[in-house]
Amino acid sequence: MALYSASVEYGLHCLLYLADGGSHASSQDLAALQGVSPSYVAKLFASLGRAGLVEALEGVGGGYRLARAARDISVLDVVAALEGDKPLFQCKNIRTQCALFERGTPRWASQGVCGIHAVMLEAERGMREVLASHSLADIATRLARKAPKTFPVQIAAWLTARKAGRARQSDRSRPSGVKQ
Amino acid sequence: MALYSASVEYGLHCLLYLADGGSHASSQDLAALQGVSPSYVAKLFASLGRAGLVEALEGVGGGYRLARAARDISVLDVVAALEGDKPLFQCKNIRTQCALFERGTPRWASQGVCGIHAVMLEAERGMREVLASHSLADIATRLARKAPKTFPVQIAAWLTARKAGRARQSDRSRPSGVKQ
DNA sequence: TTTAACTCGGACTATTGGAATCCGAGTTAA
DNA sequence: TTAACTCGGATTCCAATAGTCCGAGTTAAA
Repeated sequence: MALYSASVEYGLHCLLYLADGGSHASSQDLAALQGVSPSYVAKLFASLGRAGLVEALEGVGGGYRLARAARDISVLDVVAALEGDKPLFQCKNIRTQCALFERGTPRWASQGVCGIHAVMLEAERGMREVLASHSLADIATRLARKAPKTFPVQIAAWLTARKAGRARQSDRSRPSGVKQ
Repeated sequence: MALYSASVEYGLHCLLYLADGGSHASSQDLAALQGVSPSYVAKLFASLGRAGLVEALEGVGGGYRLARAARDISVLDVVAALEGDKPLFQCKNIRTQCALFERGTPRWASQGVCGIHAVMLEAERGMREVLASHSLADIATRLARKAPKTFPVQIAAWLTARKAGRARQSDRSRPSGVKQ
């Protein structure tokens, strides 16, 4: 339905929560915080890890944190990590298949870049320049300007409370863990 | 594998053959000329017709011709006709689903455009401006500069010969029309 | 005037890639 | 030592793309 899949949206929103102050969070908690599928977010973070954008902290209380400063992670980096750096347009060089070229394609038809491809490359370049020019830090700063000052603190508190709640809940019987 | 599907490539190449001198050709012949699936090209032209980019000439010897001057058909028009004008990115407003907002989303979180969406819209705008700035005529002109002067004539001759060949072939028995 | 072939046009099917799931390996805190 | 929590990849379900097929209408020719 759109050129970029929903994974880009999920991934960027998650990374924004990690952009403030080098904190870390598990993929489970980040998914719960935003009301999206935990399994899917886990898969996305695997991709982000392979791309070197986040570091994993294993074990209980672990999670992910940014592998480098939010200022040094562009939107394009995230898109490439999650979507696989696909081109806007893949040229199959149809121009060389013209039925008139029965005995081989003439030089002039295969030389240089296909005219259609050239336009697409220019458009893609324009798009990528914009995506590369915005960092996670830029977006986080703009967002912080809109939100109340207490918001980051509330987020941190929610994450802490959630971990404590999990620990407390594991003492009782766990009906939520039983499969219907 | 790419953001835009192969239909864009097929469609643009076909339209370039129609851009020279208001001539017309059937989807069958255009497909054969480029060695691609005739049925699929036929489907693409149905979309191009609905979008008002080409006009159909029905009956024997008919085909399609551009509905307006090649100068007035942009690459963006063709992409929109074939791909359905899909956005680069579809924002689901995840920002409003934060678990902290249990009793309704606060004003500051839903006001204005989502920060991520804003970046994507800017990138999309850059891309679309490039696609809108190139017309079929532009590409055709650049292509004609590379090809020998006789090339358009050869194309026209090939199309004519093909029609004649079909008529001739219908006199004999037609083994190619029999299903395996 | 009749016919027959060619054209468009939309309905139909298969396959590839995306969205989401599940389970196992390893680590850490208790 | 244990037990729960974490990552990470293999697997499953679904939607959209690539491609096919057949019917309605038109035109040129016989």
